[in-house]
Amino acid sequence: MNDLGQAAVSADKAPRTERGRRTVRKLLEAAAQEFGERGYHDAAITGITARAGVALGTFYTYFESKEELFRALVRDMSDAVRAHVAEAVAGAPDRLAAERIGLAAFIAFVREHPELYRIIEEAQFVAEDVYRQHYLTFVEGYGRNLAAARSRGQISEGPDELRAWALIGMSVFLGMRYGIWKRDMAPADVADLAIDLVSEGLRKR
Amino acid sequence: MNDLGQAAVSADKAPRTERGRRTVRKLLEAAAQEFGERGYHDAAITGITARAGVALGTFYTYFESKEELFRALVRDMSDAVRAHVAEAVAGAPDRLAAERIGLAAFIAFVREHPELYRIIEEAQFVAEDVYRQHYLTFVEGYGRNLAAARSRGQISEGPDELRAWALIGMSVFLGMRYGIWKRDMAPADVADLAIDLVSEGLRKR
Amino acid sequence: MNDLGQAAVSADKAPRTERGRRTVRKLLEAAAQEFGERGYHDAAITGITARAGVALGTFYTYFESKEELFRALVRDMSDAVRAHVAEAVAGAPDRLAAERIGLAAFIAFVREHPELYRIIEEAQFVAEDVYRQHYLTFVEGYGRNLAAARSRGQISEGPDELRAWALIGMSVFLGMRYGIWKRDMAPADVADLAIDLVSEGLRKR
Amino acid sequence: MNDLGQAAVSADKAPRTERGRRTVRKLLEAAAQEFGERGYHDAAITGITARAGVALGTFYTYFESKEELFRALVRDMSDAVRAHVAEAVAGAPDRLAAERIGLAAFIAFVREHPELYRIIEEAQFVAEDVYRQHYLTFVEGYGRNLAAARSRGQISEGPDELRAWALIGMSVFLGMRYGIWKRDMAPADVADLAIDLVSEGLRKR
DNA sequence: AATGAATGAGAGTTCATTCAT
DNA sequence: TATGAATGAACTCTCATTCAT
Repeated sequence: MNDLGQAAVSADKAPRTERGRRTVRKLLEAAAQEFGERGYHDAAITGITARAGVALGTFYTYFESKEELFRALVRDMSDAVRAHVAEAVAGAPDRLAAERIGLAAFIAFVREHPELYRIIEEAQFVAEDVYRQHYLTFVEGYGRNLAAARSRGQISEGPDELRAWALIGMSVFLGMRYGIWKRDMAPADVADLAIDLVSEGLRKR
Repeated sequence: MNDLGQAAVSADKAPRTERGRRTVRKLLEAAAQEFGERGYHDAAITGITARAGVALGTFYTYFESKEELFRALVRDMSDAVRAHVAEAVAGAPDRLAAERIGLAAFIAFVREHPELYRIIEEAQFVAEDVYRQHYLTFVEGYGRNLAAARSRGQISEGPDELRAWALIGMSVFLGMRYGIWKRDMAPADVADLAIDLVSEGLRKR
Repeated sequence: MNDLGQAAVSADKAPRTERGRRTVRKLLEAAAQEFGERGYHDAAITGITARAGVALGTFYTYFESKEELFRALVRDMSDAVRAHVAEAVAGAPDRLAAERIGLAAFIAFVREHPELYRIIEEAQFVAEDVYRQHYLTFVEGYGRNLAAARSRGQISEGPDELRAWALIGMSVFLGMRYGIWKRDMAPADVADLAIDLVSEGLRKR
Repeated sequence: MNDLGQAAVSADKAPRTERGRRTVRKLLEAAAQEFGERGYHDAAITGITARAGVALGTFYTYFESKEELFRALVRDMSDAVRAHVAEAVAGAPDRLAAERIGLAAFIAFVREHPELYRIIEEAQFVAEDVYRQHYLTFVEGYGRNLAAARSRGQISEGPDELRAWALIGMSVFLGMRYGIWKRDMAPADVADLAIDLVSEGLRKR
């Protein structure tokens, strides 16, 4: 979110002046808004350029195509989500605490940036490879964390990758439900209850 | 899946003859294919009618618009998924067994009907209300089952609705990963491992 | 108006049974409504058949085409207007009285049957020949009346046909203004004032 | 006629360069031809752009829709007719002379620009509000002139607005008959005879 | 006589992209 | 670097008409 546009521009379209860089930044912010509010297909290049306050043609000075921009944006946002969660989790004392903190941070982030959530999810139908990459990367990190915690004896034995998919799926749906659809519970409380489920389990003892 | 088109047609467009009903069925099947393969936006009405072997205009004899058909299709498919899972789970001895069977059935179903999975998920960006309704209905039933099991002492105490969202999110992502993206594990095995996670929990004992 | 459908049906489509004649009548009345309310282009054959309570195909049992029906309708209505005015004027003592009565009757008729006015005028853009015939016939009769009155010494000398066009144009616009657009004056009063103008003239004496 | 397109373009579609203005002008002239020759419904956007020598999409660079263009055109033409008549009448010595000159000018104008007459009249069935506005504006000016002449003692007493409607109706029909349908009399002669009627009256003296 | 399913030409409109200025 | 005019393929949807039943 903060450094939109680093990876966003293809080689031969990179801005060469300060003015150019400013224009690119305005376009990227405008695009995030436009895609977030209207979705990929209803988003219009003219909508983006109008929001950015530049002329239509200027768009193609810096971007190959609508889809290329969208892909770049999704990549940026994928990085942003992961960075945000990673940062929040950084000082956690153990894996279960990290889970709790990470989930709360994720839901809070979705609540703060619903357009970002929407853009990433819509990528499934616009740029599937980028979408897959997003979750593959997410799962990889997540799985590594689980493996580490497991080998450290912090959590029970079990298949890291599959668990990562399960936990991410859970998080995404809780983010959608409690972060976007109906904000009737604080992210931290959602996280507490959900992590309680996965840490203690459904089985009655 | 089999009874596509029951609820699909609006009042004043309903077929009045056997021939008409056959045509509607052909159109619905063609639409499921077209939407499933190409996605909502790349799907073309001509693509649907060509697959169905009827003329373009015939589409509008039975459907208000592309979107209306899509919505009807999503509703049908929502019913189909829930029915399929419910049926599989019917004879389960207890809740945890039902979870296992239900998840396996869901993943197997997704694997069998990937176009169906795609159509429902894309509804999020085409007909959000129908998409929400799909999961709201799903959660409602799921939550009721959890509440019943809980009061029967089959599972631990906990918030039914939130747990339902968490478990459904998990299922959907496992369905996507192991049902569609990479079928490197049998649905039953995926279900075993995932249900082991949620039944025993992450905490080391 | 009353005997819609006499001239309306082409030879080989004429109804041969009483039931058929009833259907034709229903269709003609429905068509007058539909064309009157929605105009020629927005009128739909399905709209007509729905109003008439018959199936779409039935329309083509009795009519060649939408346009053919429209033309027949315009002819019927042309007859109806002229008949109505002629009847009203029948017992007038002299030409100026006849003018007054005829104009009042015309405006009242338009006010009573706005759809008829609309249909005839729209014929100008749908079936110009029928439209021309309507006014040609109207002018012919009107001109004959003026000529007779003139030779009887009831009115001043002047060109009959041109006067007929002028007086008809006046009537049509007064019908539109005071019969349809804004009914803020009684037809008889409009007629009094207008006939006063054409009988006394603008010139100050 | 000459300054088509002044009021014709909606705010955010206005051309911003000289080239754009040229294109708009070409489109408006092409549209006047196309609508005039084929009528609103048979006129096609492709017909207009072909006549104008531009691509189909260019039309929508400058106009919202077919109907919007039509409305703009009718407004322009309404202005043009009134301007033309007003100019012709400007130096008339008195009201009756003005009537004569104005009517002759109107008929001549219709004869010169039959497409314009057709477009305005068809507006009745395509954009009724614009059509009404046209005649409302016409009548307003006309009525004011009559009132002025009346108070100056140039013409007899009588209701200005109603007289305006009557005289305009007369003019329109004479324009149709002698300007378009059959040009068997010079506009000036038609005007002489018609004005003779309304100035001297039908009553025999 | 009546039905209604099927047809398909044709229309208006959108919008990502190109390119001369 | 920035502009905005121009493009045209592609799309959804309409509806008068035909015809088998």
